[in-house]
Amino acid sequence: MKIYNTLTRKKEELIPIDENEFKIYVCGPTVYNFFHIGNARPFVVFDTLRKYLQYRGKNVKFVQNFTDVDDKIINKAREEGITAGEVSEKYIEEYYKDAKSLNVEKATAHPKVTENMDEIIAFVQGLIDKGYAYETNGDVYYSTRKFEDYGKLSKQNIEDLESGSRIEVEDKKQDPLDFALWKAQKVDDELAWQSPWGMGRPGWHIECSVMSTKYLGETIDIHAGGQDLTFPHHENEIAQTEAQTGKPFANYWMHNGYITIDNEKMSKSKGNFFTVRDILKEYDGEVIRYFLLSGHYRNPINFSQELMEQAKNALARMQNAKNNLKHLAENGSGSLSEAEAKSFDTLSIYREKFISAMEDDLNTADAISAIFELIKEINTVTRNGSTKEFAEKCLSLLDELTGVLGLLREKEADEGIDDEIQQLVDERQAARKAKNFARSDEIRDILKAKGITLEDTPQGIRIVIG
RNA sequence: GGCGACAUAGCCAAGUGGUAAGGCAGAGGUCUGCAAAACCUCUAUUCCCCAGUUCAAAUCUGGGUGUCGCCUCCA
Repeated sequence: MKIYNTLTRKKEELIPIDENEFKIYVCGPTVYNFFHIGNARPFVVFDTLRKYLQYRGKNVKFVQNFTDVDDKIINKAREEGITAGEVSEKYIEEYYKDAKSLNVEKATAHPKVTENMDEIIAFVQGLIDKGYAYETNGDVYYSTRKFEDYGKLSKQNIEDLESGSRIEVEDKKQDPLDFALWKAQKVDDELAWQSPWGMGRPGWHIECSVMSTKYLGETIDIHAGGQDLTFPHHENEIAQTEAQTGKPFANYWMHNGYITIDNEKMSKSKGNFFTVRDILKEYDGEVIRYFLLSGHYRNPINFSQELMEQAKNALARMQNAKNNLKHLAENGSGSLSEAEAKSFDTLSIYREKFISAMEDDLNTADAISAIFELIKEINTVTRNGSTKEFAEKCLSLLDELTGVLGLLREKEADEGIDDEIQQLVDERQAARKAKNFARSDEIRDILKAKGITLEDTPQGIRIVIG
């Protein structure tokens, strides 16, 4: 598989350190609110990467942190009159709910900053001991200029950074480019831990260095996140970690493009964001997932109602194909005919096309087109019915490919059809037989209002729920 | 000022040297009691503009134009 590596600005063959286990770290959310569609993109994209690697028989150790120590959490806690811990616990729970709706699997580990304080303090102390960091009045800063490779990820020249810097010069820092590893407790900061430098809390960048090395080892395969994290967050992580271990931090760096609104970046600070929780009121989680995978992960995508409608309709076409096959599999009989066997053999070219798209830097847009080509072919072959076996085989192939993308999963607790509905369906069938089409259509409308669609096919009535 | 990305039909979007995938929307048709779903046909002589390289360019090179992003908390 080829992956675009931000570190080299090239697509490279993805070769893991351990042949059969990929170690992936993704920067997770700061838990002070429901996450928005922009936050959702890396969750979905890198979850898809994980699913694909697993599909290809690889083991994946996948770590995604929760940032539960941050000013925004403290502010939110003040606003709501609760503790910071209560805020983060709440939004971690909400994260899991929304992630589940998007069919994003739980990571192998979801470490929290608050659970790794000893390691963080030790890491900072290590940097001080090695001469890469210094303490001033309870703060600890990283001496950016001491790290020779600084700027290698974002391709920033340290002098340019300095001259373009809008950072106010703080007296506490020896150099404006230095960044905080540890911040001394301010007057009413609620979150603070005892450290060799007094009460305080970690800076933003140190947590990922610590948790990545702790849970995955000193060098990992892939470190991923949004494009906006490249600088300074990831650059600083590299400086911290490689200064500490003397080894490469991550072999591959992957960055997804952002979501825009009216062609402007969506962000919490701009206030132009839509939470996944809100979008879920109108669209199924899979529609959102489809939307996020419908373009290449490195390109920006614009978010709008119109595009969500397009995504919804496209996904419905996929879902219909699956429903049709299920119906044929349940109501059909017989084993593969000769013609079907022949045609099924040709269908495997779509699997190959799907795989080669995914192999090429996770080209989900192209992979989706392979699925649609498969669907077209299946629909054409089965439009006048098929044997049970053929339908089953097609269904299994379709599930195989859509499953990698996390789409068309079976809905949990498919209410099924209760007696009352079955009775109406039976009554309608009788009415149709008696050519009482008025009653027949009336029943169809009644059920439609309940979200149940009846479709008459040559193989009998098809009941579609939802 | 430094670093970077993008520009393909009404909309979304693949394609990175060999003559424009796929989806949505739209039009017509087949099937159907009517629908729905599905199928068939149609919808970019052309890929922001200009110049160049080449037998051949949406794809490579140079120059424009436009849009967006990072350099400050951000996925």
